[in-house]
Amino acid sequence: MAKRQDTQKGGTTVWVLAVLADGPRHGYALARAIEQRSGSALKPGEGTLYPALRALEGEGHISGAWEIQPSGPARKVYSLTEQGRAELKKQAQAWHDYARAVSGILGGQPDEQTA
Amino acid sequence: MAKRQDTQKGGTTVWVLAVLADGPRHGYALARAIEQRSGSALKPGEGTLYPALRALEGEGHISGAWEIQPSGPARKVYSLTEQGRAELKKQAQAWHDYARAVSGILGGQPDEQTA
DNA sequence: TTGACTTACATTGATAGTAGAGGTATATTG
DNA sequence: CAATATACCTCTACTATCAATGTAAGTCAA
Repeated sequence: MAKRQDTQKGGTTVWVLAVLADGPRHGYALARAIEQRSGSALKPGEGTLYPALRALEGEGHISGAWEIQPSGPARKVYSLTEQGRAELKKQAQAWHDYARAVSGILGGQPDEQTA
Repeated sequence: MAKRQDTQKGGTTVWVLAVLADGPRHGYALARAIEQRSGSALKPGEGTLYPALRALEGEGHISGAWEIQPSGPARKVYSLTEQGRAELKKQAQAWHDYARAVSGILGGQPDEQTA
């Protein structure tokens, strides 16, 4: 994709925002939540997810906080900001419009030649 | 996207195949058909469409034939091959699976912490 | 205690789809 | 003659994604 942030086609960023809408999560948990909720159809790689998280944080849509646990590696837990909630709404709408448009073409009804 | 051809996310190629399923068309007409059928939501640029057509032709999914008309520039009219019809079916199915997965995430139901 | 596996973060390089701008050429209309 | 529409094509830049690799800690079994 060569778009910036306007009509993003439903990529990793929306999925992240959507999952975070149900509560804070760290990157690794986020990846597995996306995978589980999509029935293993959607699984962004680490090289996709972590840069996306940093971008979303830089844009103020999510905010991350390091959490040191007694056992195991430290994690960065992300929460959806208010700005991010608005962005989610916008992008979810954009996705639905896009999906409807594509479905309209795929289930296209025959028409006569334009030639 | 960095995928090759398996779970392609519903890009230009599927739209082309879908429109061609209703009859042969040349590139320019194809572009406008896609735009019209999607209610102007989908409009692949020329730098997207023409390379896609050449790729599809190279893969044997569509076949193009030059048509010289008495008036106006020559056009290359593309038809869907049998192989292309099978590919359309496959990609349309992949799109629906993908769209369902994304919608599932966007309309996600809250669940408890995995932490 | 060695090895394998899991959690958890991050970066790097390659690749593919797309937009955008430019280029060629013919025909119509003002 | 200039502008607009048709109709094709190509090149560059950008971005998202994948795949691989790296770091580091923890667990568990042989």
